Amino acid sequence: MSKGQETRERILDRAFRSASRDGLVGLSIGGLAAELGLSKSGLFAHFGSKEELQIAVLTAAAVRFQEVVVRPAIRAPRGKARIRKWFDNWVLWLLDPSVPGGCIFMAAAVELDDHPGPARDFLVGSQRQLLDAVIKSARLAIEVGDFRKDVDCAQFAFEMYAIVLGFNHAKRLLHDPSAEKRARTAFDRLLSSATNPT
Amino acid sequence: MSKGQETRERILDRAFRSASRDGLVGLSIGGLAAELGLSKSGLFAHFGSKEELQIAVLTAAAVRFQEVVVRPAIRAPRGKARIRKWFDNWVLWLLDPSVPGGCIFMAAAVELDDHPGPARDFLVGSQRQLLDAVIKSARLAIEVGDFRKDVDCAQFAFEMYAIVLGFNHAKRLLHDPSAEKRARTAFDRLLSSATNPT
DNA sequence: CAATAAAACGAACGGTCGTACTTTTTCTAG
DNA sequence: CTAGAAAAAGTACGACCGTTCGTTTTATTG
Repeated sequence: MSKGQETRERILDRAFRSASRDGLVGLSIGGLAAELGLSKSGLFAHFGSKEELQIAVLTAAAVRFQEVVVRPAIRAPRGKARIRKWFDNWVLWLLDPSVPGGCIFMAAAVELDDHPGPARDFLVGSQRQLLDAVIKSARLAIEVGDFRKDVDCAQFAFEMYAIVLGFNHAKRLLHDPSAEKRARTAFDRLLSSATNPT
Repeated sequence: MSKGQETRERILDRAFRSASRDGLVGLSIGGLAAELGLSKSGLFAHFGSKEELQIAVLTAAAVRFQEVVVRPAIRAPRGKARIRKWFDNWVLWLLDPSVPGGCIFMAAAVELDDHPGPARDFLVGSQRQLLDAVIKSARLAIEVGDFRKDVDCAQFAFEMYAIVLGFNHAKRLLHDPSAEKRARTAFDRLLSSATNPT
């Protein structure tokens, strides 16, 4: 790997953590450079604009999410096991101690929802993709016989996502010590409602 | 009402809408002043610091939330009807066309969760208060006989909150046209799980 | 090793930010 | 109507912002 790529990744790693705390808007090129012992202009040259930097950070985060959550999930056996893997790894993602600033996607979602542009487009795309993947796993769970045939998979994915959001909120803002337990209880209820006849 | 109070409220109304879009951090004293036809220093004098302005905005938002969501809810008859009122008005709050920037509390929650200070304290306090109020309504629903006696009210509030968060996310970021339907379906499921025996 | 390309630097730009003062205007009470 | 208070404006400040450009250092490659 060339020297340039190397520093670029060092920058993105730091920026990723920084943006988790302060958001994509809060990212400061000067501050980032100082933290990394680089010059502002030297760092800037890697991206060409702040918006490019933001997109690069989102992309790097998406790659990481893929590794931590998506890949392990779609490797798990189809059906309920895979659905559980989705949820478990998603929770792990939110609790990752190496990213104490919280989920960058949730921060970006709130920041960008009213700010059209390539950064928002990227975020929306990756979130849709995530939702679709969950929906697909739910469909497979039906095929495999773990879920009832009349389960609304998109609805299932919506509710699972909602639980994750609720967990994040309770944990990060309210510091609710039982946030994870609550989330798991909610998820179990959701899961069993997809399994058992009404 | 004195002239000062009057402008102060004009400022807060505008700042409230502005912060809904750009967050509390994105609030700009200069920009706000320009929008309102005031001088930067004139506006500044009303609050003394940006942090004070942010807290004032949160306070004004809390008052508004009280009027739009809390008051109508606790006026509704105890039991399932009141719980439904909570949810319905909360959704209305999120859809309020006069605040196109989205829920300021959700924006602030993400912004402030890693930034200790009086603004965060205020937000956490008001969110806890809200949760407690929902929990209390759930307890009353048990007393009245609408809910089963073994319903975990805190768990119920957690899940209801999660659905609201999910709705907000699906609506605002993903622009999912069926977001409200999904949220209502999820809520109905939650409600019936608290009503019927397992 | 030398030639070339890539990377990092340093200084400066125009702007905006929050904040601190002083001065002027406007409201309000006696 | 007029003093005094309240509100608003005006000006200036230091700090930081993203960005540009020319230069210098460091890697890479023939």
